[in-house]
This record gives sequence, structure tokens and C-alpha cells, in this order.
Amino acid sequence: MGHSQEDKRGNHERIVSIAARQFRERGIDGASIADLMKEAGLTHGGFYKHFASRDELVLEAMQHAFDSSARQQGSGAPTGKLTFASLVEAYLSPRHRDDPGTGCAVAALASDVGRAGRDVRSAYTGQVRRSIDALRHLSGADDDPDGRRASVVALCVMAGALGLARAVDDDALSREVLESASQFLLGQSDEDENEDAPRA
Amino acid sequence: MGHSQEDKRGNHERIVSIAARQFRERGIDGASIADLMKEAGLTHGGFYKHFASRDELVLEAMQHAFDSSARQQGSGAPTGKLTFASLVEAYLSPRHRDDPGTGCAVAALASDVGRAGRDVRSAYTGQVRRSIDALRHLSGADDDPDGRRASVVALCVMAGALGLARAVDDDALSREVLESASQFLLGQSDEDENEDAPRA
DNA sequence: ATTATCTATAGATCTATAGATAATGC
DNA sequence: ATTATCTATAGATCTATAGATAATGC
Repeated sequence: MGHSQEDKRGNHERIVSIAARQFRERGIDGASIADLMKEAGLTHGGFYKHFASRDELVLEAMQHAFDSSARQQGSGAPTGKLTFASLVEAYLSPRHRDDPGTGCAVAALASDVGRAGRDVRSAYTGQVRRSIDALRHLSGADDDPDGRRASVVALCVMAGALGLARAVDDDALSREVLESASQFLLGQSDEDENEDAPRA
Repeated sequence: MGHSQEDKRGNHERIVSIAARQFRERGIDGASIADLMKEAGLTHGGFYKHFASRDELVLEAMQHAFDSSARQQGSGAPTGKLTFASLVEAYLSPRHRDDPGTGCAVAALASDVGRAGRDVRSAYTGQVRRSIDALRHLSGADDDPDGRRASVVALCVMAGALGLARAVDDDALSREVLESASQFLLGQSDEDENEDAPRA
């Protein structure tokens, strides 16, 4: 058991990081402090020396999730450059669908935030604004007068498709949702790039 | 305190109806049996003579919510005929946004269902299929080969926009989300029908 | 001496069950 | 006699706090 101030900073960061994942996976109310602390290798009693309340952790964890989304996108695609197409493809991939813990917090927490308190909703709203702006910029519609509206619609499609694909209990339907949304956003131009077996 | 079998049927139905509303408002885990029974005018102990388990209620309540959505749409718009446009306008209205308890359960429960058990996910999946079919039929795209995909996208836009509009803590942005989605789905043809004051 | 963490526990829920009570319905 | 509901409670969480323990850091 370490006790230095440096250890404390590390522990604090680890708790926030674990919370950011568990809130996305289990819902804001579904993750418990005891579980979080256990996974961080600590006991639940120590929690309140790191955070004044559970709500304070929720805010920090949400911010952490938003920041790491921005960082992921900042680092771009494997090749180094992030395009609208590469973002949409990654966002609407089965990989993202199956890993909500490290994925988009806007989609994962939408309905939880709708029932949450003032501060949480305010922080979430900021991220929605940033997401709309990022989509508009990426799609090269900064000058298009209809670009703003198209970006709002794109965010709705992306978050809606991800939510439905995660809820649905049939892999074929779930993939159809992801692919329909993807084809719509990419202008029907990506055909069957992700098929396991090329046809004919 | 009534004890007849007819009373029991009435109580059962009332519990399910209240649950259908509370699950949509508070989330599947957010509503408690004691609260439900209290609102039904009963004590919590009697719950298990109506349902074998909480999960059984969740299933019945979800089915009830799906049925009442279908009934609302079956009865159509005020004039009696339901069109794609009237459905979209009602769905993406501030009224629907502000009343999740009587609204679309597909949108309200998506993220809860993603974390739920087999039976709940299976029932939800059925309703997603029916919703896609209904949208395709209403939009008159039964014969259009791309109609299926368009209907899937429409459902994503509707559920996604509703979820984001409910989460966001700024009425202007929330309305922009609803209106952008609505204008997209209605082909930019509805201008400012819902404005409080006509311009100029 | 200070402080980061741990142990123990209070107080509030929540699901579920057992047994009592008071109606129904043969 | 049967049964729909109520009272009471067991057992499992969960948030939050108080006080003990064992390090750090002057």
C-alpha cells in the first residue's frame, strides 16, 4: 500500500479511468463505488478522500471519456490522417458496437444523461456541440450553409445507429443497422469493403 | 381493499401500465417495485402474487409500451389518417421529447436494453423490426429496393435525435436537433410550421 | 506531524419471502 | 375454503462517514 502524493495522483487517475469505462458499460447508475475501487486495487472507504461525492466522479469520468475520444480522433486513422469516411467506418463498426467501455460517450450515456443532474447535462451538452462542429469540419462543410444541419443529422444517425445496434439481439439486424447508417453517411460509395468473403 | 378476481385483473393491468411509464421515465433499473406499487395504491409485498419476478414485469411492461405505441399510431393523427409526415412531426416534437413516459419505448429504452437479459432484448428486437416495416410502409417505399435501407436510417435518425434532444441541457440546441432531423426526414419541405410567431 | 488508505459501520434502498388479515365465492 | 392484499422482515446492495493504521516528508 503506497502512500505518497504521487501514488495518490496515480490512484485518482486510475479510478477516473476505470469509472469512465464502467459508466459507459454499465450505465451511470449501474456502476458502484465499491466495484470501481476494487478494480483499482483499493478499498471503497478511501473513495471520499479522492472525490467529494459520487456525482463529482461522474463529472470527472465523463470529461475523461470525452477527452480520450478527442485524443483518439486527434491521433487519426492508422495511416495518420482522419477523414470523415474513416471516422464513420470506425464509429459504425462491430468493434465499436461491442466495446462501449472505450467508445463514444455521447452515444453510450445519452439516456442516462437525460435523467442526470445539471452539471452532468451541461458537460454533455458541450461535447455534443464539439461533436457537431468536428463532424462539420471533417465533412468539409464549413462553408456549406446546409452543412450545420447535415452535421446534426449525421450525429443523430451515428448515435442512433450505435444505440440500436447494441440493443438488438440479432447480429444480422445489428449489422444491417450499422451498414445502412454507414452507407447513408458515406453516400452509398463503400459497397462491401468489410465483408469477410468477397462475392463471386 | 378489494379482493375479487376482477379487482386483481384491474390491479395487474394498472401495475403494468404504471411500470411501462416509469421504466421509460426513470430507466429499467431506475424504477423500484415499492414505488410502482405505491403509485398503484398497493403495498410492495403483494407484487409477487402478480409477477414471478421483477424481470417478468419488465417484459410485460415493455410489451405494454410497444402495444400502446402501435395503438396510438393505428388511431392516426387527429384527422384520422396517419402519414409519414405526421408521424415524424409528432415523434420529433418538443411534446414527445418532454414526455418519455408515454412515448416511444424503442428510443427511451435503447441503452437499458443493451445491458438487459435475453428475453428483454428479444422482445425489443421484435419491436425494432416492426418499426422498420411500419416506416417503410408509411413512406410508401414498399416497392423501392432502397426503401428498406432508408427506413432503417429513418429509425436511427428518429431515435438518435430524440435521445440527444432529451439529454442536451439547452432548449435551442435541443430544438435544433429535432428540427434538423425533421427537415431531413421530410425533405426540407416543412419550413417553419411550428414557429410560435410567423416571421415578417 | 501529516496524510493516503483501510476497517468497520450507519442509514437508506431494493428484491424477495413468510405469515397474517380480510375479503370473495362455492 | 380459497385467495388477494397487507405487515414484517431477511438478505443484499449502495453511498457516505468515523476512526484506526501505516506510510510519507518535513
